Formats: sequence, C-alpha cells, structure tokens
Amino acid sequence: MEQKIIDLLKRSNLSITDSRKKILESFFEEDSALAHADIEDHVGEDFDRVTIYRTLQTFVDKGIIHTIPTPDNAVLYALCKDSCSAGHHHDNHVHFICDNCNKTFCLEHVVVPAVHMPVGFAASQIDMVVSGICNYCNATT
Amino acid sequence: MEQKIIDLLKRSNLSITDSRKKILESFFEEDSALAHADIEDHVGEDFDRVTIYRTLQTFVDKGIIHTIPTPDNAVLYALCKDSCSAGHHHDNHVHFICDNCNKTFCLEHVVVPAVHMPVGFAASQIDMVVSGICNYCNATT
DNA sequence: ACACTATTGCAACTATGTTGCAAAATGTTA
DNA sequence: TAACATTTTGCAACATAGTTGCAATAGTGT
Repeated sequence: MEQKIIDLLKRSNLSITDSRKKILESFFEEDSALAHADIEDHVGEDFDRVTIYRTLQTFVDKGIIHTIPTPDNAVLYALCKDSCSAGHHHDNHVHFICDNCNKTFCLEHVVVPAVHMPVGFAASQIDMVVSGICNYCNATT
Repeated sequence: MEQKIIDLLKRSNLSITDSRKKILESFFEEDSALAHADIEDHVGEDFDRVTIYRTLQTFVDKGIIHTIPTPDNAVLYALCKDSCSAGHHHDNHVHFICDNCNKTFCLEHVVVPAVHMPVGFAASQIDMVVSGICNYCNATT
C-alpha cells in the first residue's frame, strides 16, 4: 500500500509528503467517492484544512482524482483509473449515488451514452449521474 | 406578465407577495437558469438574502422551479415546464452549459437517454449535464 | 376592517472555501 | 550527508454560501 502510493506520487512528479500519502490512503481504503469532510475525518487532526484543500486540488490537476458533480451540489472526489493524466481527464463513465447508503461510486464500465443535440449546440463534455439503490444495499435488504 | 405570475402563484397555493412576484419575474425575463447570486442582482436591495433562499426553496417544493446540478457545483435554478407539480418533478430533460457565455439552459425536448446498469443497481433518477457551445454562441462567432 | 396565518427582515451562527506569508519539510547537488 | 533551492504546510484572516430563531410585518378570508 505504502509503496503503491509512493509510486503513484512519483509517477505524477509530486514530492512525497505525509499529507499526500495519508490523503491518498483514504481513497485507496474507501471504494467510494469522498467529500472534503470525509477526508478531514479520515486524516484526523494531523493536517490543516487548507492543506487538504490544496492537496485535493493538486491531485485533480495531476489526474490522480476527479470531481463528481452531484444533484445536491456536494463536491466529491474519486480516484481516476488508468486513462487519466495531468490536465487530461477521461472520466466518461457514469456515476452512481445510492439513496440508501449515501455512497457515491464510479461505474467504471458504464459509458455515458450518446445524446442527440439540437441544431446549433456542440457538446464537448457530458456528465451523467444516476441515483438509486446500489448493488450492496439491494443485496442486504 | 404580472398576471401570468399571479396566476402561477395562485395555482401553486401560494400567497401573492412582492418578493415572490419579483423573483419569479427574474426567471421569466431570463431564458437561462439562474444562480442565487443572479437573483440577488436582479431584485437588488429590495429583499433580504434570507428571503431569497426561502422563496427559492418554496418554489422548488411547489414544483415551480427545479435545481440543476453543475460540474462546478454551483446551485442553479430554472423554471419547470408543464409537467411538474408539488413534490413531483419530471425534469427528465438534458441540461446544457455553454462554455462560452456561461449560461445554462434546459433542453426541454432532449430526453435523457436510457443507460444500462450493472447487475444489482437500480436507477431511480438520472441527471445529464452537457457542456459545450450553445446555439446562440455558435451563430455569432 | 378585523383577526388569523404566512411571510419577511434582522441578527447571529455554521460551513465551506480562498489568500498571503512565514516556517518547515522535501529534493538535489556537491 | 551537509547545504542550498524549491515546495509544501500551517496559521491567520478573510470571503462566500447557507441556516435558524424570533419579533415585526404583510396577505388572506370573513
């Protein structure tokens, strides 16, 4: 784990600092998307609020994490898979918010479907967020 | 205009107050979605910030306006068309954000396409937000 | 016009996010 | 590994967004 995180930071040309390691750890331990507050909880008192904001921004810039738009306008972050690089995100997958457990997931294998635009409109990016009940909650209720 | 607004308020079982009239007016005058700040600008010093918050919330509850999720997590509101009623929104249309003029529109006639969910996931609501260049900006540049 | 109810404004508060700057940690080179 | 240049961090202060309780005011039905 430790090594995986260090490798990822090196690959992104970032220096290895305690806060970056700890924050990345949060993402690897949780399989769902995290809000700023979740991360603050996870890293505890160890780091300043401001550091967390700046670190998340750095990770987004470097293509390590991406933000997820949500209908209630909370800001969520999730790890990018393979195909993202600095300044160039490829998150064309659908995001899912569970109304039961309130967790948000990337459905890595569900590609955002094409949609036909009216004349005159040119689409450059499409975000799709689905809410409902996730597989875990469906299995246990 | 005045009469249209009064009728809408009556239909929604809301009392006719100056702030409600003025805020609804903002929506009818703009054809794009509005942020809280836009409305504050439009109504000027006439009403308190808090009143605007509460009025917008009331309108959402009554199915007069709906919120639009945006990738940068700004909260936007737009008028609901015909099919919405109190506690029951039907905004299954696509939303469009213009990267040039920064306005957000409801594409009333573009229905959110179906998407195939992985086993175990049950979708109840789908939000689709498209960014790009709108018809007006495409025509004038 | 009156009384009842709903709405508004004010003040205070919480949460969220940003900026400048000095101190500390990291990476690099000798 | 010691010294230096560069990043990163923490602090303080600030800015914006949104909420709540309560008293004053405005709207509604009779």
